[in-house]
Parts: sequence; structure tokens; C-alpha cells
Amino acid sequence: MLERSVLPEDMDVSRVLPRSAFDRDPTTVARELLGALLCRRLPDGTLLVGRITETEAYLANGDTANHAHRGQTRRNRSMFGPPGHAYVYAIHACHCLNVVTEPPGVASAVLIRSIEPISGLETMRRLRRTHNLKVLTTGPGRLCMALAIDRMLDGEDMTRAARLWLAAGTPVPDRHVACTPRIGVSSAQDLLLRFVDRTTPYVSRRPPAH
DNA sequence: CGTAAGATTCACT
DNA sequence: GTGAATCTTACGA
Repeated sequence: MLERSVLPEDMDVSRVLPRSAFDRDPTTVARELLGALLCRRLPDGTLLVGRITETEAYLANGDTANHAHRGQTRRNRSMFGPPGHAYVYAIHACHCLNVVTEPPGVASAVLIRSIEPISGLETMRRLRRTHNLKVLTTGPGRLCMALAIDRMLDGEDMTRAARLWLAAGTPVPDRHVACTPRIGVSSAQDLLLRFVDRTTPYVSRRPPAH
């Protein structure tokens, strides 16, 4: 299959999201990140791009699923820093990527759970050791493996567009967005803090048809 | 220092 | 759907 070498007009990875985009409550940021572009520059110059299709918000207050709900530790330190930085942690044998939200001292974040692969697919396939598009980047651990994201990128300032950043994409209209409970967390199942683009197959779990 | 618990994934039934 | 793999972190002794 041919590598897509030129991105579509509305997928300009230089439209970097500014810090103000993340200095807001995580629920709003999670919703608005749907459709944005997750961009990764590898040490050899390879550019990997995916369109965000699934996110989750983790709240600073009253959210026992938030790693920071019992205070700062070595692992979650990044979440207490400025908005727009990455919080990357390891779980089981995988890594998960979050973007820190709200001002320093307010420990909230948005977990990026799935992307639709846009550019750099051959490299992603090699990193993931699969040719199956359906599972290439659908799931927080899978997308981190596909984009070579690990704890080295914890704390990275994503507004500087160096190794890892977010760029504006095509906004996803409300009628295409489903809100569901978060995946893999036992607490707070009553909160609808997961946001999914219902029109794409590139998500970890499809929400109910209606 | 030992142990338990995951914001997961994969192979299987 | 179910269960096992896998491994880092956190926390208490």
C-alpha cells in the first residue's frame, strides 16, 4: 500500500494548538480534541500523524479514578505542572498518553484513547508489528506503541511542536459525538467523561448504535 | 523490601 | 466473553 505523502488541506500539522487550548476544564478539552491531529516527530525525522477519535477526561476534584486524587507522586508529577504538557505513564506492559489541562497545581488531564492513522502508516505498522488497521492505533496502549511514545516523553511541552504536539483539525459536530462512561475504571461509572466520534471505526469500543 | 493493584492487550473459547 | 501476561508504581512493614 502506498504511503500518503501529502496531507489533505485541512490537515496542516503546523496549526499547533496553543497553551490556552488546554487551560480549561478537562471535560471541555476532551470534547474539543475530537478531530484534532496528534503529531509525532521521530528522531530520524519521520512524521507520524493521527486524527483523534476517542478521549477521556480525568477531573481534578472528586474523581477517584484520577491518578492524582491522593496527591502528587513521582509518577503523576506532570499533571501538577502547566497545561499543554504530556503526562505519560505505564500500565501493565503499555503506556498511555494524556494532555495536562487547567493551571499548574490543578491536577487534571485528558487521556487520548484512539486515533485514526493519517500519515506514517508504514512506520506505525512496523512499531506495532501488525498490518491490521483496525487495531493499529485504537486503544491508549496501542497508539502509544504506534507512535513510539513512552515515559521519555512524560512532561514534554506539546505546544512547542518538537517531538510531540497537537494541531487543529476538522471539528467533529455534536451529532457525531457520543458520551459514555470511561473504559477500564470501576469508579464513577455515572460520569459520562468519555467522548467518541461515532462515525469512525477507529475507536477502541463502538458506543451503542443509538 | 514485599505485595497488591491497575486509565491494557492478546489469545482463546 | 473470559482469563492470563506483564511490569511499574505506590504503599505499608
